[in-house]
Amino acid sequence: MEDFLSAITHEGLAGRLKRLSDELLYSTRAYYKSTGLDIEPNWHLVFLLLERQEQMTITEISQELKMSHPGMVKIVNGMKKKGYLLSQSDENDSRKQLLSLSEKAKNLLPEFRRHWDAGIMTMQQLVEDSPHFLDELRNLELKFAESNYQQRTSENLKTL
Amino acid sequence: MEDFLSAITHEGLAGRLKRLSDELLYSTRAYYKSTGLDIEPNWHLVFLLLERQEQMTITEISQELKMSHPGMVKIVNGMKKKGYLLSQSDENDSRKQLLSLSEKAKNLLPEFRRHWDAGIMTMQQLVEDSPHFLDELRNLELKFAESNYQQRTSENLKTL
DNA sequence: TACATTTACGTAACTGGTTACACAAAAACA
DNA sequence: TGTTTTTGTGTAACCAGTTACGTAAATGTA
Repeated sequence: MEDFLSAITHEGLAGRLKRLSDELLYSTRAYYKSTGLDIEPNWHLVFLLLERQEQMTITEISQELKMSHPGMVKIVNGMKKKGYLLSQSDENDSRKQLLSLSEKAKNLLPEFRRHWDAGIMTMQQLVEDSPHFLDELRNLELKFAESNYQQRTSENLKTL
Repeated sequence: MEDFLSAITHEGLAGRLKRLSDELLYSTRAYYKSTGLDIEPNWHLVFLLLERQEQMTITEISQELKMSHPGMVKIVNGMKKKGYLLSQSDENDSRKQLLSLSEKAKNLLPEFRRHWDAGIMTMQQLVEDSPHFLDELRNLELKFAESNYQQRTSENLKTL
């Protein structure tokens, strides 16, 4: 695999990460399509969260998954349209929309879980001979949490 | 940093990669905006390719960057609109559009390069205490090139 | 209690990628 | 040479996320 992005190492790193995550996204969607599961790749984690905690608001979910709330609104609307989510407004705070799994979702969860487990196996196989990958990915996340690309690069520019 | 995605390890890996690459994308855009550079994050690599090789077609660029050609059409149109790219049709093959850097692009390249260099420094700093990251990222790419998520997961499902 | 601030959510407009389809030009081939 | 296949590009429709803005409810405060 000749690869311009790999050849230019640090310059291509952002693009490679994007490529990899896009590939995962599209391949996961193709997998769901081929197996007839009527879900989108990004719904998975919402199912998991609502299984762990029965009722959550959009804001809570988006914070937990570190995603913007408008992004989460779209996901939730999609899941509602398919009948996987119920919403009810909070008695004490009418702004809040309490989301929970529908009966349909609960019934289908065991089937979903089989496929998710197969996916977990795939990810395990993928990193099994890259023993530092997860730890070092964590390092990167922590570094960016400290100071992001923009801040770091602005600083670096001054030193050039 | 408590993190649901990190806690569930393999199950959250795809999401973490997406988060990281999105963060890089948006932070890079913010950087360009703050410094007044009139370019988009993904144009960088097209500039580099056309600096290395004076004329390239859309298909060649999209293959080099492993991106779909419609995606590249959009990028190229954006760069043309800003006057960074010239196109001329191939004498021998009228379907082909030969792309090259405009004078404006060539004149601005030294300035762009300063900022890209600062960005390279950022990426170096980011991985400097994660000495296996690049190699192991390469591992992952190679594994996916062999067999992608969909194929692997379909296989894994049979073993469950 | 009145007013200012924060919070929760929604919508609009945008970027960035994909697949699916169309079509003409070039190449392969019978 | 005529026909089929491949290639290069373009367009449409879609999904996934963002920022920016608006609004109403809740909260804090003078």
